[in-house]
Amino acid sequence: MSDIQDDDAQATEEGGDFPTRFDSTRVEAEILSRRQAPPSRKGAPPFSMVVPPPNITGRLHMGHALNLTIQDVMARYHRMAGDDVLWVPGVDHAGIAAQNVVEKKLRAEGIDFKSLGREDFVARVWEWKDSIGSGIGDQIRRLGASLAWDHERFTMDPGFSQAVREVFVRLYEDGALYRAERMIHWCPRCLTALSDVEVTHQDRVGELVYVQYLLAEGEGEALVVATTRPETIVADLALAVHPDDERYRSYVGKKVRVPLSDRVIPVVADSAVDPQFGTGVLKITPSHSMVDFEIGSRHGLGTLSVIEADGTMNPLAGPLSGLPRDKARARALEILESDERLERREPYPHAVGVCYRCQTEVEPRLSLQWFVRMAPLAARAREAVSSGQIRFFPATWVKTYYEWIDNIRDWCVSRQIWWGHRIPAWSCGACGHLAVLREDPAVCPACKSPDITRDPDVLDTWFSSALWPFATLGWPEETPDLARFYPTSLLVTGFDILFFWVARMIMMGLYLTDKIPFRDVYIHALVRDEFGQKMTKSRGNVVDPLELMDRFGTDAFRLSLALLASPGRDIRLSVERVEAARNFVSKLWNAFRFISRVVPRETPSLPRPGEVRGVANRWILSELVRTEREYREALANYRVDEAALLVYRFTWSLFCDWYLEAAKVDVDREAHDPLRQETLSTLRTVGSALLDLAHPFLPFVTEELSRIFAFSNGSVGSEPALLGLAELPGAAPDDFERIRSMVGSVRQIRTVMKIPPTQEIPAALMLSLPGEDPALFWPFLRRLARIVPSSSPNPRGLRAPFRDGHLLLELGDLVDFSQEASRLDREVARVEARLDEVAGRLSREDFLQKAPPEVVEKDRAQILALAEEKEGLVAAREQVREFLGESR
RNA sequence: AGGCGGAUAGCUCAGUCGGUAGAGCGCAGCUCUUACACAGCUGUUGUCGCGGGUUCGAUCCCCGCUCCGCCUACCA
Repeated sequence: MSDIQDDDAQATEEGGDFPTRFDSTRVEAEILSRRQAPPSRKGAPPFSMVVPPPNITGRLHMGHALNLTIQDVMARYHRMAGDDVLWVPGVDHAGIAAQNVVEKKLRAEGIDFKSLGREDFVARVWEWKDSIGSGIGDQIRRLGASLAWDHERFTMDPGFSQAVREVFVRLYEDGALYRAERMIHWCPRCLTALSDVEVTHQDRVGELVYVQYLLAEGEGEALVVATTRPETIVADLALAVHPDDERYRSYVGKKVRVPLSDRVIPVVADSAVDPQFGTGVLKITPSHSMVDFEIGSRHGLGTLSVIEADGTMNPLAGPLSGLPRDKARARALEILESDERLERREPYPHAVGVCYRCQTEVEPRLSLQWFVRMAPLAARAREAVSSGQIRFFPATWVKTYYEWIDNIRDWCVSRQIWWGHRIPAWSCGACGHLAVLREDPAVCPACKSPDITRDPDVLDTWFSSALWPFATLGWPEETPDLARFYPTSLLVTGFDILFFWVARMIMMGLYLTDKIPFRDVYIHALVRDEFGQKMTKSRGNVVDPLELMDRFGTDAFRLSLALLASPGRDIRLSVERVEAARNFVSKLWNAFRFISRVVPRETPSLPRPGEVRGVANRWILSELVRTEREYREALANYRVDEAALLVYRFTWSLFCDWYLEAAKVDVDREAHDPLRQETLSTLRTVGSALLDLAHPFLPFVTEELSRIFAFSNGSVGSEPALLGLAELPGAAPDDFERIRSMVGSVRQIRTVMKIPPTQEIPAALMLSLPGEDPALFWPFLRRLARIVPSSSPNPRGLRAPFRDGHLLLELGDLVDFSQEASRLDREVARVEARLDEVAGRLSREDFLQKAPPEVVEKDRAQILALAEEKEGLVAAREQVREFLGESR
């Protein structure tokens, strides 16, 4: 280095590696381009996770980012702890969603997907899938997620599809799967059946209309029914009242005329009717209502369907036929009005079931579908959680889980779409036999007729997702991965798919593998915007994670998510939080920039941390050990937020604010001073440990720093690294804490007296504990407090009290002591208040008798400490008054 | 209707196995002190939602209430 360089961004000691700002864009690109596969360690304890597979249709959103960050923190932590980590990536085929996307694309090209026919359409979906390539996968990589990409799976892969088929057949053979005509939820827009969990409820203000049904025999006498769906009147097959309802007892068995139609229907009694609701008379429309269907079958009413699959009224709907549902409702009201059958209408807020994909109101519909019998599966799934085999974090979710398990209903798994796993069932045109088979048949297995047709439906995407933890590992084959990594260790997911996915994986896992699919389930919350609103496209408040990563760096983004991820609480993400995390990354970076200046590369780590003698070195080592212990405890409980905060605080408040400043004292010593060597080694050892602790949260910057320093043999995080200390330092004596309190005291006074931070103040150090050597403290006081030993033989000055001693600061005559006087007044008052509180407690007999002895003891000790503190403050105050008196 | 969660500093949130309430951001003042102004130092801010109870002691445990959010549910 012959040239004297300006201290600009390019001036470095390490061959251009150390600008003052961490260049996240460049470093991330470099590291990602190296594409190292996460290491595997054959002999080590396994730790495995499967990623919640994102949709192929998807783009990385905040939910993914949070989910993946948490998993990656755990994966990297376990790798450093020495475990053999397998984290399996993959995507799911997203049946309805993907079909919708391709349908829409085709429509844009002027093609009606139905005209293509099934095979061509499915081929188009595959083409589309190939065209988006690894889209979301690349985004996941950018987030730094260290997945085992060689294990990547797709739910429509041949192997996975085979597993799905095997499961279907097995369930059928075991009688756990059946085909039946049932009421199901139907989406008139997606034109498919939905399972119960795919229907969400939205509060809407509807209308409750009161309609008169004239008695078939009688002069104008009528029963009044309250309904929200007047358009279904044309499908009414009965009216029902509660059997105990005195008002209507005499009408049971009579007949009424259906408005809008000339049919005559009976009045029946059924205890499902709530006499309190409306008029207490319920119209029964078995084909268009779940409850009505139940009641209808109890009374043998049969069915009458007036709504087509697409939601329009069919010819049986009489005057309403041909109209879409909503138009039919309006029309029905008009007719009722003009027929004078409409008694009154009132606004009625209620929850309406909508398709969770497209928000279309679902229609209850009678149809032939495939169902999984859930009750037997649910029993084992409940047991797995109640016995503690599977643990939920936070545990509060257990209740929600039971709630669903205990009210389980059979699962409708067939979908009337083309993209997905086609149901392996054939029906025979000749003998009517239904065959469910592992291999495609050529003829009917029962009668050998070639007239067989395959069920056109495909399976619910969640049916295949339920197999994810074991089918990704090769099930039903007994693969080495399955043997080694199943059951998986941890599942990290959002609460919104607890029923959709988690519960079903538990059921299927137990049923098919006889093992729990995972030991622990970490359930995280939703990421909301800074105002606490859910991010949705319609609100337009969606924050793109990639944008934040571009702006602040991936590390900062990950850290901000981790810091905010306190369990059981939604995350409000704001740009300010990401910015704060970016500042932290910068702080970390610059700490190492300093280290690079003073610590030569060949500096060894501390050989015997237990024998360190520098006060600052001992202190930072003991803080490191404590931080590391708490960090491990936090991560053992999946408290990534706590672990992140520990790293944040250790790095910033302890390492940077105090240790680095203190280390400068030792670094400035002569080259051969052993304390200098010890401090350089401590910087190296602690720096290295710090990178380890930070690495799960900040993979990029820590890898870059580790590369620059070659601290470890490989890159950070690739080797078992944590607790690199072979030997733990003993408890540090208070020396450094004493330095901190001395420095603090001087700094306070400096501020109050308005003395510039850089101006040196001559001072005398008065220590009241026996055997303390002022020489131990002076080097640190010089640098951290900017004071110098007074040359006066009889020092006089302002008292700066600290525990067991004080400093006399020779400030000269020009300072104004009045500010300091009032500050000390406040301090004295504060200590006195506290003293009164504790003393008051100690004077109460019942406290002394009933409180635990250690609490009483602690209070007694505190009284002494407070009294001493007060003494110091009072002495300082008196002395300031003296000065004030003099200067007047 | 039932269940769950939340209510703590101006804002966003930690926390206390019951024994002096913390962070980040903000705000005020002073500083470019040879890692960092994306910084440093100092300071400022709280009837810990309301009402009862248990306790020597409650912000923390129990009961009730209010408000907010979410989930489940066929009240037409």
